[in-house]
Amino acid sequence: MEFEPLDQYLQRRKKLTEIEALGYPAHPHKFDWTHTPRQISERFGASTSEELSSQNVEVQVAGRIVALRPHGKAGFAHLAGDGAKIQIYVRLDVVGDQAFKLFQLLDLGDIAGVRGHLFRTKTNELTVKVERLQLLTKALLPLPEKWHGLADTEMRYRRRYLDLIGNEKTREIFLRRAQVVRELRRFFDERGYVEVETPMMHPILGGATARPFTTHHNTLDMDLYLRIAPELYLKRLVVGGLERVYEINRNFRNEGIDAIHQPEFTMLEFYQAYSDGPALMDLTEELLRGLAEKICGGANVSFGEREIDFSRFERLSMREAIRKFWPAAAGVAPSKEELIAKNGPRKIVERYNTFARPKGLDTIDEDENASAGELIGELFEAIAEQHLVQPTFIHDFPVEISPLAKRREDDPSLAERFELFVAGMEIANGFSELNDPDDQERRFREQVEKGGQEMPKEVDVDYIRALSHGLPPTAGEGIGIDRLVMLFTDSHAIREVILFPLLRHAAEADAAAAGQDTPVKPSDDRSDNRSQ
RNA sequence: AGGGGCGUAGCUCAGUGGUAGAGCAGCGGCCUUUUAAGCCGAAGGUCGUGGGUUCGAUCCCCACCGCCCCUACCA
Repeated sequence: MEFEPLDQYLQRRKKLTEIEALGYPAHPHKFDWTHTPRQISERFGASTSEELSSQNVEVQVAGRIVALRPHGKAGFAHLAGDGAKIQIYVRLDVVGDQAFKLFQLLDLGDIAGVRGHLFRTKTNELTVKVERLQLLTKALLPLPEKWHGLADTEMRYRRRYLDLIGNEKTREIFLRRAQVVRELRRFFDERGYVEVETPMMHPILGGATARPFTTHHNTLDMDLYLRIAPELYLKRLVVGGLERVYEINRNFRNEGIDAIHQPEFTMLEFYQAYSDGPALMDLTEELLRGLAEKICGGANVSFGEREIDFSRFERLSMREAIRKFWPAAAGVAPSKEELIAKNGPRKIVERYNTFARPKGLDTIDEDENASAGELIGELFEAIAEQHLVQPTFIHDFPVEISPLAKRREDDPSLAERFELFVAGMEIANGFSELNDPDDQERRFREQVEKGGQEMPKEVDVDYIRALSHGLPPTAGEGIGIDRLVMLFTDSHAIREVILFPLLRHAAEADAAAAGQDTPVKPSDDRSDNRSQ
């Protein structure tokens, strides 16, 4: 296979042949390094020239050549590895003819290993004076531009490896992401939760409301859904006596792609028996405050123009939030009584739409079949959601939009449920789990009757059976890991925190390289499954 | 899906109704403490794709493809 830029590709292949002709293996198996570039700068970064020469430090270090400055019979290069760089200095009179010829055949991007002693140059840069040079891997393709890195966003996502080599910020984001996940695991492990893995392929849709991806198992001749949420399996485990469980894994939802949505995204879900929704709000505060401190060094985290303060979490009921953020221009905010009244929400929606329509703002769908609770949910989203920049729990969700949550003891129209919003994004969703099998069955049946692509086609009978065996009072919560990482890395697009975000069909050049004709583009008969 | 923006050398970007330019990378040469190394020389392009307008299009118009932003669905 050959790749563009072809002239450079062929040139590098030629050099590799010449390197082999010099007696060096093209693909050596192993390199015994004593230090990574980072370790050298960490351990000897403070050593003076005199200290280095008196200590006579010998190192073996490997890395990718990211800078190359030949000077006739000598030359400098930088090896990058472990997130740091170390300069190497190669002299003909030190390494000898053969190794110097090798040096001259090296290119930017090659992986090399050297042995030598540390010293400081005239400009005081810590440098390895090379005594032995080896090619470890030839790069047959050139690196992106050396000081702008790779800027084209599409290329950055499609060829993330180049983005990671060229853009330090990208590397930083994904190291931080790993740190977030590590801290989450530590948090839950310390508190006696058991990490589990539940199925990614579900025979029945459940645990959330979303359009699924479908697939098929051939041997079992069985249609399956990629899971939209692990919830119903995790609660089965609580029935089974795993009283504290968590899972960090992917969910798949066949819906829109934008700055905060990707079809596969990572979710933490956790459940604990003998607890309830309000208790989880406290736990969530503790979790996020601790994460902010560990990941960002303090409770205040910059996000774009703003500072987000993870030391204070506001709590508002959904109805309070609607009142609080009701636009002044839309007249008097709805009263508590109006929000509770049977036809109140519908009238409020009409009032809001009368205000919003002429202004070109989003209006709320005045669906005749929509329940009061559904309208409250929509009012909240239209009016309040985008204002929730500082960490804010919204609690007391209408039960109609919370099919898996337990009702409040003092008000059966409300679910004991909350969502956490930060920077206008929904970050977490938790509640007291509905453990009454009769109520759950009723709500499942309503979903099936309601129909639609995001609703289950059948009642999950086994889940009702599990509840019938007895789910202890339990609280559960889901936290969107990608969005959390966005907050802690000041990233404003979910694609920035997902290594390989889903993009449209790959470029034609790839298909050409693979020896195909232009990529297969479904022609006319695709309208049904492609249109949204 | 609707509205807006972008697509020029391998990369980062200029530019123009008269068939294109810089820096980096690559190639040849000089150079034994450079670091955006330097100096000299040569090369590199169906200007996203396909139509249209025009004597002539990379530029103007239309369609399509891809990416980005906003809106809608959604977490």
